[in-house]
Order: sequence, then C-alpha cells, then structure tokens
Amino acid sequence: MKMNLRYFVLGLLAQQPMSGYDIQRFLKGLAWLINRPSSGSLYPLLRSLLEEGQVTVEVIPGLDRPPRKIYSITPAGRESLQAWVDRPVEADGSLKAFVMQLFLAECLPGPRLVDQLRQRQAQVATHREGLLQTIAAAGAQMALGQRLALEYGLALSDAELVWLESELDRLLIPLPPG
Amino acid sequence: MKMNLRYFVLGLLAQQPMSGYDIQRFLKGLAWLINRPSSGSLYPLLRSLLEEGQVTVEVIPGLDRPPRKIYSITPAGRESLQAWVDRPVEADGSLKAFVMQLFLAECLPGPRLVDQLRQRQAQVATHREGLLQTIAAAGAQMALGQRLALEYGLALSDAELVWLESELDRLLIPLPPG
DNA sequence: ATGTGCATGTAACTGGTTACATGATTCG
DNA sequence: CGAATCATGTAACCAGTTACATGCACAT
Repeated sequence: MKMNLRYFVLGLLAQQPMSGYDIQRFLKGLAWLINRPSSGSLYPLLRSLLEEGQVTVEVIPGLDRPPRKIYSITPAGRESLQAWVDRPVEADGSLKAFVMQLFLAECLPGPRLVDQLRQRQAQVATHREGLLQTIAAAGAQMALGQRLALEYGLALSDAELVWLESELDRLLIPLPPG
Repeated sequence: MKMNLRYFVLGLLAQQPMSGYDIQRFLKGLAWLINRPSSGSLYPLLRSLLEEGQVTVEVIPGLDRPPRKIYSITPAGRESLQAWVDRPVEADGSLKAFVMQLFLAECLPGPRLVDQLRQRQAQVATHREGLLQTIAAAGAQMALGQRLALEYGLALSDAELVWLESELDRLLIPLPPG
C-alpha cells in the first residue's frame, strides 16, 4: 500500500466533517505539497467510504444552490484510520507522501509523531548517504544533468534533515524527558 | 502531458545506447529523486519507441546469458526529444518531474538550461509566497499537522531557492555576459 | 453576454504497478 | 542447496486524471 488518498481523506474528516468540495478547497494552494485529488477520484472515493460505513453523510439542501453533502467519520472509520497511521513510515516514501502523513499528525498520540519524524530522519539520512556514494563512485566524469540532479537531491535532503532536527527539538524541549 | 517516462528514457538513450536492464540499473539508488520505471512499464515502452522508429535496437546474443538488446536513439527520436525539451517547464511540476528534466540537461543548449532553472526559480518563489499567505491567513488557530506541513514546505522551498541561486551563479560566472 | 464560483457527479482513458514466468550462472 | 544477479517480457490490475454534464447565482 502507498499513501492512498483514502486514508488522507479519512484523516481530514477525522479533524472535522467536510463536503467533497470543502476538501478540494482546503487542499487548494497545497498542490505542490500533496496530490490534490480531482473530483473524478474524490467523489467516488467518498461514496465508497460511505458504503463501507467509514463515514456518514448529512445532506444539507442548499437554498438556492446544489445541496451540500457533509461527510463525518464514524467509529469504524476512526478505527481503520488508526490502524493505518500506526504502520511505520514507508521506507521509500516520497516527499508528498510524507507531507500527507504530517498532515494527519492530529490523529497521532504525541510520541508517535516524534517517532515518525525520527523514522523519516533515518530514511533521509540513508538516502543522502546513497547520493554521496553515487557521486563519489562516478567521480568527475559525470554528465552535467546527472551532476545537477544529484547535487540537487543532496541539497534538499540536507535541508530536510535540518528541518527535522529543529522540529524534533521544538517538540521535545517543552516536555520534560521521560 | 506530464513528465512521461517516454521522454526521460529517450533522453537517457540520447546520452548513450543502453538496454532496458541498463536503464533500470542506472536509475537504481535514485528512486527518491525520480520515479524509476518498473519492467512492466519499461519494456513495453521500449518496444513502442522501437515501433515508432524513435530508437533502433541491436541484439547482442549473450554467450551464456540472455541476449542483451541495446537501444540507440534515431534522428527521429532526437527530434521528438528536442521538441519535448523545448517546451516550458510545467507550471505545477513536482520535484521528481523537475529532477528528471535536470537529468536531460545534456540535450539542452546552454542558455536553455539557465532558462529552465530560472523558470523553476520563479515557480518555487510563487509557491513559497502562497504558503506564506496560507500561514498568515490561518494565523495561530491552525491544526498541528497543517502547521507542520506548511512549515516543511516552506523550509524546502527556501532550500530549493538557495540551491537554484547558487547553481545559476555557477553556470553564469564562467561565461562573460552578453 | 461571459465567465467564475458553488457543488455534485460520471465515463473513458492513461500511466503506471504487481506479480509472475523463463532460464542460465554465480555466490555463499 | 538456496538465493541473488542477469535479462527479458506478459497479464491483470489499479489509482488517478481528463473532460464532460448539470444548473443556479453573482459579478464584470
């Protein structure tokens, strides 16, 4: 399984009931960070969640506009979301997938969030190591494009590590250890 | 059209003839940066490129192993690659898509590369601006997950801008302006 | 008049993945 | 003996997009 829309949407609904349209609007402007679902995937998804009993719907007839269908998560939905969220961070997780997981941070008990950040930290570090080795292996006789791509990846993983570090500090310092 | 495997593979073959397997190996360890094609997409793709006359194949019968099929790009292939590469950078280009484009830098006449980096710079800057606004709009009453995601995005776009800036410098300083 | 926002949805398509099959060879 | 590497490929499946349809209200 990858980072499905499915659980992401479920996570959003866990924070507050929303309509399909609300979800799209909420995610607007975040297209760079996460894959905003198109209506063609979102509405069928909501329906199937409904059929599975993971969400309920309340139809609010618009007075002079189309009726809004507000979806709320059910206990069953929360349960399956929890199960999802408890899995370890995907080893090959893309940036977007990770951001989507971050978004779901509210569903996590505190220490679990820290845990996930640490996992990501380890993965990025590993990845960075791999890049360094590739660069070392290729040496100077590397095509321009390849060099650019590798250095770019290096710069971004560095930045990500810095951010993770500082965020972990922020999360940990306020709480006394133990 | 998005950043198809199609043109990426074509770009790799433009740099040197390779077999399908070679391509997979070459891309190994870069899975974080680009979407490495699975055999299920790669081999059919190579075949269709062949049928379209964009590549030619030379079968090297392995002495005691499966024969290797070395694909080389044809003039027609180069032409269609060029046409692809001359298009502007996708406005909503994901990180991976951009890295793939970087990889194809060899196919670009020098100034065009600079041009692409500049375009990316502008896009990232715009994106960053959007994030700042979202943060400002939401104010303090923002869910934890949302805050994390936004700050993460901010940190990464900053890093990307820094890298782009320094890379542009590197590319430009050696050449006298004009 | 023309378009944009609200709000839902469907059908056809695409660009992939997963899992498998083949078959020899070398490594531990 | 079992596993991994080399090297090709196929078939079934899947998540998602694109483009469209509907229809009213409000702004330009």
